[in-house]
Amino acid sequence: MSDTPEPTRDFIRDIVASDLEAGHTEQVVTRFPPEPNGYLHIGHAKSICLNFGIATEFKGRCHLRFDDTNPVKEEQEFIDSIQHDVHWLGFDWGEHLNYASDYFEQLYEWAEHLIRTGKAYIDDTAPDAMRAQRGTLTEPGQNSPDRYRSIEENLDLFRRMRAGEFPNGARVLRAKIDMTSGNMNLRDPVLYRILHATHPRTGDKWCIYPTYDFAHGQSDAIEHVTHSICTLEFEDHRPLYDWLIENLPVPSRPRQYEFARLNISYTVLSKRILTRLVSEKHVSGWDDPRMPTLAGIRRRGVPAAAIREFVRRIGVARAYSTVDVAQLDAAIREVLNPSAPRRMAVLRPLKLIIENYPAGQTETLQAINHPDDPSAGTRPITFGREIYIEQDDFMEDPPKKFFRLAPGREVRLRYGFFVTCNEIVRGPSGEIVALRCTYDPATKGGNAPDGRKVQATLHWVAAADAVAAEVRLYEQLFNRPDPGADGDVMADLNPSSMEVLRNCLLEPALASAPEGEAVQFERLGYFCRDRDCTPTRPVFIRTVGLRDTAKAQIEGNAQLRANADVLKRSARKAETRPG
RNA sequence: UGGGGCGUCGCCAAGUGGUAAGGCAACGGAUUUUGAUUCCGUCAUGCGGAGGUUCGAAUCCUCCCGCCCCAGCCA
Repeated sequence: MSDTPEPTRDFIRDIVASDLEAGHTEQVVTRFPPEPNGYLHIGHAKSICLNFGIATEFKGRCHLRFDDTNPVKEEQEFIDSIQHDVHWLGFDWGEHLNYASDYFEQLYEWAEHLIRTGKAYIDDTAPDAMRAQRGTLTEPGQNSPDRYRSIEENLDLFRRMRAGEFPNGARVLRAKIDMTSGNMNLRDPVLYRILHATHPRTGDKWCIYPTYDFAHGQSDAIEHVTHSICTLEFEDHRPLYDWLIENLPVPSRPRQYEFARLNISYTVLSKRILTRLVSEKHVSGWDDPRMPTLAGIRRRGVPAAAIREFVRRIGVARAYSTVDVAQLDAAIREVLNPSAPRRMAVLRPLKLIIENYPAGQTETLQAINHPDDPSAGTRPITFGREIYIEQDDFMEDPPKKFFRLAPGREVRLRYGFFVTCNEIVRGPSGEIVALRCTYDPATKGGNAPDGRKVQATLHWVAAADAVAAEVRLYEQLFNRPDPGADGDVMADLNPSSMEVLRNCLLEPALASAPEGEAVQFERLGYFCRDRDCTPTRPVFIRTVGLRDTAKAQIEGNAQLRANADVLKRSARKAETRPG
């Protein structure tokens, strides 16, 4: 995994590079600042790759800082999972694991500083009234009656807030900026609020907590962060970020830069909605393989390198965009293709009885482990009179572009022999239960001495030693590219996002596959063994399917035939219509 | 209708006055014991629209259109 792809250029890296060149920055310091109120998702991966990537490329450092300023939403479980996920993605913060809560004392002192310089005040206005006073997007706000409280009274009140003398919501500390500003964030924003809540790290030490705006920039300054990179929705906060930095005796001067957050088609990346999916049990948990969380993606069998590659490909810009989920699949295949060992597994078995093969006899064939990598070696597989192929690989009445098995047709069994289908065995209601075939012993290994060709090679397993397994196939969690665009996101949930196949058959080598490690089921896709395995029954998850151009061709062909039928029918009608 | 942003191929995205990179998707073709992979090729006289400046404009100016964010004591 040492092949480092070309680092991409983007407007933020350009800014960093020119700051370094101009000497504005000595050593670049970035930070990834999640609030520990949920699991990380692939949108965070974009930010992580950006912040840690820049630090590495420019020989700086990147901190992991928990923005834990709201104890009512934050939990230790999330603090732990976030660290795990960042490491898994392949990044390391070294010594620089920080928490905004580490700075509560310093932040408090700076709040007093603002009071002492007349730039902040305690406001007793009730929340509803404050909202009314703030004005609207088009009308200016009104000054609070408390705006002109004396410095002494403000200081006294603030200290008593800290001492716990007042209930939640009784008063707040506000910055004294401009109630008429067109930027709502500058209309005397709240800096501290009373929250009698236990904090996952500071416990009950505090009952007043700084808001995001009062904590973030100052934390950056404390850590000497040079480039504070966040998403576009914080753009309006930048003037406030700068105002605080300029009005406080902070030890450094960080700058905020914003980029467009990631959106992916057929996917939801809102923490609020992901939390609902989990709590309302639409998925099995934060690590359900359909979830866009790093935990879910990991369980699905996607390697971290694929996420990094995906992020590298999509770039960083300020334009609002939605990346096609196919782009993610492509990155996953690109990473998995060269590394995943090949195996054979039949998901929907159809029995083949090879009539000219002696009953009770088997033989061993050699299958290669990777077509592009001879050093991956080979493995033995068993062949016998009864084998299983994929139901999809047989059609009684095949359309023109269907190359696989059909009555009277000869195909190759991969690493095995040529077989020809002679007869369909039917069950009581006429369903196909097996196919009677003959094989050509001269084609052992897969080639005919007489040089004749077949149009298809099928994967298969031998009845003699196949292992029964469950395989889970996942589709997009949502059935439209823009879930929620019409209102209720949950209404766009794809009811068939998970298909569980319980009668799958694996070649024996798969039974011992390590959990979570990708293997390619030949002709089907990349899969990995899931932790839901029992001692007697392996469970595999499909990470992503192989590109399937056959499907389009066969379906396209079927569509063409349907169209042709319609044309023929209307032509016939026209002919029979009385002149 | 206040403030702040954004509009370049179906989807991302370079380009910042010198005549439209690249990736994904799609479509051809070659090789193939995975209809996979790999390889070759096609795919924006055009940069939201209209004017203007210029020898020359996606890039500069003007007007217009569309979309996103902001009225939490969330982040």
